[in-house]
This record gives sequence, structure tokens and C-alpha cells, in this order.
Amino acid sequence: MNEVSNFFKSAFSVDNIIFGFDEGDLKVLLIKRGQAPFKGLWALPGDLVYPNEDLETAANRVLDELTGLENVYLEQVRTFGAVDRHPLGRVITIAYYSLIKIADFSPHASSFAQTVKWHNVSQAQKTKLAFDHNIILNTCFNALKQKVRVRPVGFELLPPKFTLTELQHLYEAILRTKLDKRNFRKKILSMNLLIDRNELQEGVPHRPAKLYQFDKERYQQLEAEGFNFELKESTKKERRKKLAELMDNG
Amino acid sequence: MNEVSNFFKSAFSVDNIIFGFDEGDLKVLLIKRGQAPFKGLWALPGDLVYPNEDLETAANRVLDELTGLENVYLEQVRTFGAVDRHPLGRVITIAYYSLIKIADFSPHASSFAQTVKWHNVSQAQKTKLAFDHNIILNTCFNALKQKVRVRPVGFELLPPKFTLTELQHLYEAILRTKLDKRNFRKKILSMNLLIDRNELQEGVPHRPAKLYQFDKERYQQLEAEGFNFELKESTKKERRKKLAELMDNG
DNA sequence: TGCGCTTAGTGTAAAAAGTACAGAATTGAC
DNA sequence: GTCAATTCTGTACTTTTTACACTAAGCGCA
Repeated sequence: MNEVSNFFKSAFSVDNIIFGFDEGDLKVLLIKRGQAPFKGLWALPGDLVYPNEDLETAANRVLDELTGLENVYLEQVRTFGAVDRHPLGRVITIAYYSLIKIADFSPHASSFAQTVKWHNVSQAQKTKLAFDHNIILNTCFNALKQKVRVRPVGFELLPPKFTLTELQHLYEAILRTKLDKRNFRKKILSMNLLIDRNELQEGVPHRPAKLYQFDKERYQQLEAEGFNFELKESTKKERRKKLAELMDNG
Repeated sequence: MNEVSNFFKSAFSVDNIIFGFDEGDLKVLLIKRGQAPFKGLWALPGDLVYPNEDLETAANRVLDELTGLENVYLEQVRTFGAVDRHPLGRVITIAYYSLIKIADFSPHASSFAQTVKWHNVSQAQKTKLAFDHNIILNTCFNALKQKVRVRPVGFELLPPKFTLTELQHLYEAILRTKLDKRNFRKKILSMNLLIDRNELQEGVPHRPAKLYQFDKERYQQLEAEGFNFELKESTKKERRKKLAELMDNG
């Protein structure tokens, strides 16, 4: 039992929580399991890591095999290793999340539309998923929520050109809060991270909005200079409201 | 190669970055390796995870075996899994850090004082450590730096009763910056998280400072109400200075 | 006992950031 | 040309952050 070789009987997998943003909602890509264990349940895409494969490579492979996308924003979140988490043996899993532009991949067009589907994150969180994937999804969603406040990663979920309203909706979906339009715009624009494309939205049945583009180079420069991207979670009014509710219930 | 059993030939370990705070410096507990590989180099304490052991249990075991301490603040940071990171085979490692009150454990008193030692973190970062432990140490130090700004975990490193100056020095050591005394005190005290013990420091050759205690219960209550503990990184002057330096060099 | 050394402890004014809030402008559809 | 929908913009107020320097208290020693 203390023989070293006895330890080399475990495996590890990566699970990749693939986030997308569409129609004002944050989505997550799930696959329906076709075999036991957990046959018929929705699960996070993942795979065992090959013996000669780096973790990040494996996470990228999972993403690539499923969506055909490469060079995507990928972030390691946490490792889940409860002894009994996998029925087949000792398998720990390293959870990553990816942020993709949802237009770049739609399973509707593919042959496995039945088994691969974008799910609304809130709904997925309420659904029973395979393995410990509910916990993993929650953890990764919270990690994203945290990250988005502190680094401008939200843009990874938007098309290259977007309107300020779309950007605001994205933040509202991730932070699960309502933001003040004027203050949001003031804050975002004051960071000088957006390039005004001098183009307008097309095909909308109302006044079209201006299109902006994220200035990645400028961000990297500012970051090097110690600049801190930071957004608040919610309005003060909301915080007061939440607090008042808590007071009432407690 | 695609046979599932081929995957069950890996192992995983935990490494535990044990932080302490003493004499105004942030310290990390390292052990000197007595055998190959990396014999003679300093390394982070760690061990292979037993087949029937949870990751967190393993991290606690490592800590307990080394220091005899239990119920210590422990936080998972990240998993390191480069293919060639371990000479003995495919071993990935899950990095944790612990925060301990340094007075509770001093290796000077123990029989392995030669091989277990508190190191100044800055110096350890400049020393060549075994395996990929330099990267792990850096990552964990940065995680702590991040955490301490956003959660009141610093108190885990201090004795139950401490002075405001000690607390400030702790933050300065972790954030690697100088803080303004009056503003720091104002901020900390305004959070109402410290209990004034109405006691004074003893045995100091100057005016003794008041002793305070962290009010953990109150913090947990405030946290539930949506309160956000948050501290700034540095003074604006310093940020300006840093920026000016960068401008000069670039 | 008092002087010198060392660190503790304290307040304020100015600047910056955050917050609340409403109405006019633009476009497409009919 | 009027309606519906959405974009876009500014200001007054509140709160937080910042910069900054002197007095108070205890110890040690002559």
C-alpha cells in the first residue's frame, strides 16, 4: 500500500464549462450522455487526459472536438476530487471554463443537435446534471462572475462589434443584477477601452445604436501600467433592498 | 491506448504552501529534500494522495504531519499538470495554501530543524526550488495577495490578539506596499470587525498599543448581508510613482 | 525625576468616485 | 406624419478616498 506503484492507478479528466451569450442570456453548452453512467442526463463536456497531454491542451482539445473552435479564452477554475465522485474508479477532474462567441458555433447546424445544446445557465443550475457537475457548474459560474468584475473578459462573449446596450445586458446577465444605463456607459467609456467604429447597428426596427470594439492592445498596455478594470456588483438601492429583505426574513 | 484502463496509470499529489507571518515578514515553510530527485533543494511540503482520500483531506494531512496543526485555514489554488513536471511519471499536483499563526509551530524546537524551515517569501521566490515549485509558490502568493484584499483572511496569520500596527504590517507584507497609517486604521475600524480588548501590549520599550481581536461572528453575519470587505492595493501616490517609472523605462 | 527615544494615536479639508434620476433624439413601420 | 421602440445624454448630490503632521504615552537611563 505504501509502494509508490500503488498510487499510479488513478486518472484525471478535464471538464470544460463553455459559456456563451445570446438573446440577453448567459448560456452553457451541455451534452446529453448516451451511455451509463448517468445515461440520459445532461453533462458538462469533458474527457480523460491523455498520459502525455498537458491539462490545458486537454481542455482545448475537448473544446475543439465539440465546437471546432481554437484559440479561445480558457481559464482553470478548480479541481474536484471527492473519492466517490466517479463510478468507474478514482478520477479527479480539473474544471476549466471557456468563453466563446456564440455565433461562431451553433449545434443546431450540426449532426448532434439532439445531444449537444446551449442551456440557459440559470436553468441548467436547477437541472440535475451527471456526476458532480452541478457543483462544478456553480463554481465556474461564480468564478466567471468574479472575474468579469475585475478583468475585461466579457468581450470574449460578444461579437467583435457590439453596442453598449448589448455589453450592459451581458454584465447584467453574469452579475445577475440590473445596472443603471447612464452610469454604466459613463464608467465604461471613461476607461477608454472601447473604439468607436463610427458604424450603426443595422436591421433593427428602432433607432440604431453605435457599434464599438474592444481595444485589447490598449487594455494590455494599461494593465501593465497598473490600471485596474473594476465594476460594481449592483446599485446601492438594490443592496439596500436585499438587505431589507434579509432583515425581514431573519 | 484508448482502452480506459490505460488511463489509470497516473498519480496526483497535493502541495501545501504554508504561510506564516513573523517580524513583519511573510514566511513560507519549506522542507529540504533528503533524496533524489532534487536532493538537497528546498521544496514545498506535499505528498501523493491516497487512493481513498479526498484532496482536501490529503492537504490537511500534509499540514498535520509536518506541524501537528489541525483546523487551519486552507484554500485550493490551482492544479499543475505539465507532462514532464515529475521525473517519476505522470503526477499532477493540486496546490493549496494554509495560513497559520507562526507561534503555534516553530521548527526550531523540533528534531528536523535542519530540514524544515521558515523562509522569507521574497527570498524563497528568488531561490531555486525543487520540481515546478517556484511557479507554484508564485501562483499561491498571488492568490493570497488577491484574497486578502477581498476577504478578511489576514487574521488567520496573526495571534488572537494583535495591534493595529501589526495588522497593517501584515497587509503591507502581503500586498508589498506601504499603507497610510491613519487611513488604514480609519478603514479597518469603520468595518466594525475588531473587538477592542481593552488591553495593552506588554514588554515593549515604548508606548504600548491597544490589543484587538477579530470578530469572526460579526463578519459572518455581515457577509451574509452582502457586506464586502475590501482594501486597496496601494496609495495613489505610489501608483503614480510606479507609472512614472514605467514611462521612464519604456 | 526628568529627559530622550520610540511608537501609538488622532482629524480635516480637498479631490475623486459613485449614485440617482428624466427627457429629447433617431429610426423604422405603418 | 404619427406611433413605437430604443438610443443617447448631464447634473446635482452623496460617499469614499486621499494627503498630510502633531501630540500622547510609556520605557530606559542618567
